[in-house]
Amino acid sequence: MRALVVEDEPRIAGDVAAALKAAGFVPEIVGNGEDAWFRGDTEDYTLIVLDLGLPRMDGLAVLKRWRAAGRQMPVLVLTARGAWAERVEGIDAGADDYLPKPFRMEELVARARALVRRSAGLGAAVIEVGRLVVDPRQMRVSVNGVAQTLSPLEYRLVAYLALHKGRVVSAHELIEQLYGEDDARDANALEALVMRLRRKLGTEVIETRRGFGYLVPERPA
Amino acid sequence: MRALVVEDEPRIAGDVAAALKAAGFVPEIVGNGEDAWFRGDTEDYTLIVLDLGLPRMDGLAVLKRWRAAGRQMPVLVLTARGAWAERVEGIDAGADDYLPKPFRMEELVARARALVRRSAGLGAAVIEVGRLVVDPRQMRVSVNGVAQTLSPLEYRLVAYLALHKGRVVSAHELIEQLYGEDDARDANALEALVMRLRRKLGTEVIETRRGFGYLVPERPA
DNA sequence: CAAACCTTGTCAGGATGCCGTCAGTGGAGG
DNA sequence: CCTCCACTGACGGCATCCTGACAAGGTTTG
Repeated sequence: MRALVVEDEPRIAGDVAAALKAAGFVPEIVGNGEDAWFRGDTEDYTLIVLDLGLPRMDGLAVLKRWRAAGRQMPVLVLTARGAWAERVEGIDAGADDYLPKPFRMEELVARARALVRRSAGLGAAVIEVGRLVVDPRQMRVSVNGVAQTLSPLEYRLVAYLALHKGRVVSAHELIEQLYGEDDARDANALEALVMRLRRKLGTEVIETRRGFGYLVPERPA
Repeated sequence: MRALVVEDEPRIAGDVAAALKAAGFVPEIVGNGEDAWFRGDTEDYTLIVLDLGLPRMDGLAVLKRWRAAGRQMPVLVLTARGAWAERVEGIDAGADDYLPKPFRMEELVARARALVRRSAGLGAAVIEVGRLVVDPRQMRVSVNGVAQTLSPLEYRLVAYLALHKGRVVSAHELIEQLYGEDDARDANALEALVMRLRRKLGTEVIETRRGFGYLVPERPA
């Protein structure tokens, strides 16, 4: 919950820092652009409040350099009242939000919270089993890091098995999952499918339990 | 690239829709809170512009219900001038940004672009993926540094795919985003469009996942 | 106001790859 | 050694996707 306050006017900087502190942040203050850039580039902050009028290096330049370097922390920009062109510039430079001066501290805190909340919402969207990784976004799976593109049926099969890793899934259940209940398929269709999958992913990914079904083992043998 | 404009004043709604359309969105308009809630809850929009003063159901209530239902699309809230308490409320209700009325269309468009970008987890003003660069401000794209002039539909297609880089987008979703919900198109129209794009940008920028859809890969093969 | 142009949907044909089926082989268990 | 289940390769029907051509509608240009 570290926050960086970039503001050259000591009184405002102090007020902002106090408000953030009251909201649960741990604020740090810098008063010029060069130091701001260095700190933002080398340290990790969950939020940065950036004033645009700065000595040594303009706030916009600082922001652009951060973004150019791939830094993605949320940045809340403070602009002068009515300078709407400046706001547009700021947003296009990579600001996540801006706040026109003068502002109420409550509003700043609310927007800071919103920014942090938003930047936090990311989860791991891949299924991982041993050396097997199933990526639903790309509809791809990879084994030992090498990616393979699968057909729809192949993908559904391995995805289902990966979801139920470590459990033996019967042929009956698999067929029901891959096709509907309505149009049943020959058991051999499933066998052929498994074989094509093994050819792409390697034999060890899908194990056979003779008489029971298939499974992907949690720990690869 | 679908956008929902929630505004009960027809003149403003029309202006906003026109501005968004010029920026590459496919805008749809609703004039009351109930319809707005329903549409936002059931359809997919890459952006929603929401006025707070609405008949049938207040804008804030609509927003809260969306968020309570787990909907996460970016929402830009329009507030009355100087009503800062309303802004704070709006942000706490889950708004991603707000714009005080009256506003300039240019500013609305700039913030709309910023919101969309941010929702895709991007910081910079241009969408960059591999050798492909999409510039929303100029509605131009370039590959390997050479700029290409695209038709409106072509631009919307690459822009949407670039926004969702690394994710397979189904033909159904693409058609829904490129045209409105109302006029559905043949799947072949999309295929023809993709082909024309590939002819301009090169075959490798848009990959086909047979049976799944299309995607622009994050790291070009 | 007409001509030229651009955009875009549609159609038809063709290429590609998916996938079920069949027939034959292999191996595990009794 | 026999039986049964699973594996494997080949084949072909069929769905998906690509591609070129054309026409309708809209827009720009002269």
